[in-house]
Amino acid sequence: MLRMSTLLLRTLRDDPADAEVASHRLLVRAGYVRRISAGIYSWLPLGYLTYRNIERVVREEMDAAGFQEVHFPALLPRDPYEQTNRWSEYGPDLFRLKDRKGNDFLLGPTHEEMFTLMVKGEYSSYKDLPLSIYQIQTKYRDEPRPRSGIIRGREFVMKDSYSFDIDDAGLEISYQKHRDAYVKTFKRLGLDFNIVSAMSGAMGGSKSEEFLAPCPTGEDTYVLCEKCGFAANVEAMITKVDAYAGQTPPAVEVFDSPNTPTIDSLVELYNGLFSEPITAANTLKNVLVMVDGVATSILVPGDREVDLKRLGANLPGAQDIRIFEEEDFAKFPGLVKGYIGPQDAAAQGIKVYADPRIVIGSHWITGANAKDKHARFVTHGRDFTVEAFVEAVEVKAGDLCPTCATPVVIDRAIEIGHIFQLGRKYAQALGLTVLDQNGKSQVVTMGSYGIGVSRAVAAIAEQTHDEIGLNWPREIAPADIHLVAAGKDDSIFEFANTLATDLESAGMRVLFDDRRDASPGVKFKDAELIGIPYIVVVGKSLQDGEIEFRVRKSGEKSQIPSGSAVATIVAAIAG
RNA sequence: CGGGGCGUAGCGUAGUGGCUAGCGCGCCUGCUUUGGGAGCAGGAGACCGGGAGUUCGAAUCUCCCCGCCCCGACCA
Repeated sequence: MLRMSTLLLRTLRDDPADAEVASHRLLVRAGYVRRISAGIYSWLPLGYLTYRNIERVVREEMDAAGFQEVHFPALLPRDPYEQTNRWSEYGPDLFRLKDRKGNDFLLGPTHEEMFTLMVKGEYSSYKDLPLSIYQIQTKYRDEPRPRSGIIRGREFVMKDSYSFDIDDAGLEISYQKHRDAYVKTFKRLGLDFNIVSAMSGAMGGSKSEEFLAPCPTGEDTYVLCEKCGFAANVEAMITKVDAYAGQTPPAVEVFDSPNTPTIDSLVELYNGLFSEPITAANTLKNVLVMVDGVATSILVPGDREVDLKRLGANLPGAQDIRIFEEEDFAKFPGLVKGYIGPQDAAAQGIKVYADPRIVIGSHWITGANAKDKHARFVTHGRDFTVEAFVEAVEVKAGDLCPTCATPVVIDRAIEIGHIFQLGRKYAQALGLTVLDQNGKSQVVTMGSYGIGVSRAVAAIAEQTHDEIGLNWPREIAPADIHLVAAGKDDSIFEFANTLATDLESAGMRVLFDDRRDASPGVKFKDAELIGIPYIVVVGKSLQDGEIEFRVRKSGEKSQIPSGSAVATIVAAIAG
């Protein structure tokens, strides 16, 4: 039993100055966590109980799915990460250190290498597969910007699993098993979440989905179709387009367009010159970027902006993408700023990609590559060609769902889980092969699956808190019942003490506020802040043979007979 | 890394060159109080982020450094 009189807990009346988001503010105020350094936190007793409940749920669901738990060191030698090139690829985000002999070590940011090597060390036959193993581990990433308290730390706990299969069909099954286990886990944790298509990004690999907990303070943006349920990370959003159905446009016509360096000024001039009115969406914007040193033009409708993050995610292999600077323009004298068109990009040595809205056969008003000149009827496929289509424009609410063409909504969320079909990248790099039925060596295919365990504490706090405090789902709350002795009579404390013991005997986890020196007001405020789902008050009505039962979430209160309190409370909670 | 803000007791803060650095919460002692963050009295607790400088005198001005928060870049 937890007793407030001895619990290592000091609640704060004021919000800490360095906390903005609700989970951070309340977890600090309610005495669950304390900051040690940017993105590094200590767990106090209440916080650690909560954290461990989440860990327990995660572990139970992983075990139930038949995955085996292992545990790696957090402190790792350089060599395995050198073999997969991540010692350098990970860059400054990796916490690096040296031992006394000067050998390089790192604090593991993720453990693909170690898992792969473990399996390589033990297994060598297809008969041993499939295999899924996991660990719950502290991870270290020297984030450029830790933020939002527990949500994005430099030290955090992650449950990471890896699946090993002989072929793609097996990987698909392992992936699905993890997906199912994740759904069960997050449901038990009481989280509201969406599963969205994602880009596999830095991890490499192909298919990938994120588990996102919707929440206004989340740092991920995703697209949701409320009609058909389509959901995608903005980076993975697919543009809905139809084939060009109009007439074949006339030949390109160049017209004078002095002083129209912007889309708006061009639209205004055009509508003055020609009879058929246009909007910015009829113009073609040529956004120039440097992709790993290669001059690249991204063609987008004039009413759209390029989202560099999406561009990066959708240009396979691209490492460094930046917008054109003055010195880049200087190297391409053929580019007249404000009057650029794709018509002779190839001749100028510029690679061209287009937003999918620039369908083959469609015609556009764009620059004529000469000062004060634009051109119209510039037609894709006839007057210019592109390397490929690329998803690169900023996604907006109201864009059409790729599956049912309904306008989508855009929402923010916290990423609580991510599942990937990793493929053979790590197995290849580290030489993880097994013999197949024909005695032939096969590279194993892998999946990688993560749950942010410590982050889940914050995500649940974000989704469940209210104005007066935290408000945990029962399964992860630090206790089931917050028992308050409100009053000064010994009889109240004696009764409450007995009740606390009896409730524990009945299987309830009890936090007993047995403080003699705190006023009822203080105790009620603390109970609400701490957020245990049921609050039982033993106080002035005890003399009438009654105690009070409250539900934290609804605020609902009821008087119950003190004589049969245990049974009544247990029944109320079970019901 | 770019932009913005901040650093004074455990927490929240006042104090823009001049007495012993002030207040609220919390903490300790005593008395009173006990159904919504109690009252009175007394008390402990601060190298004012660090260093250098300017000055008769620096929390306060200057420079450098460190740390923290927010937005962006980046990232599971």
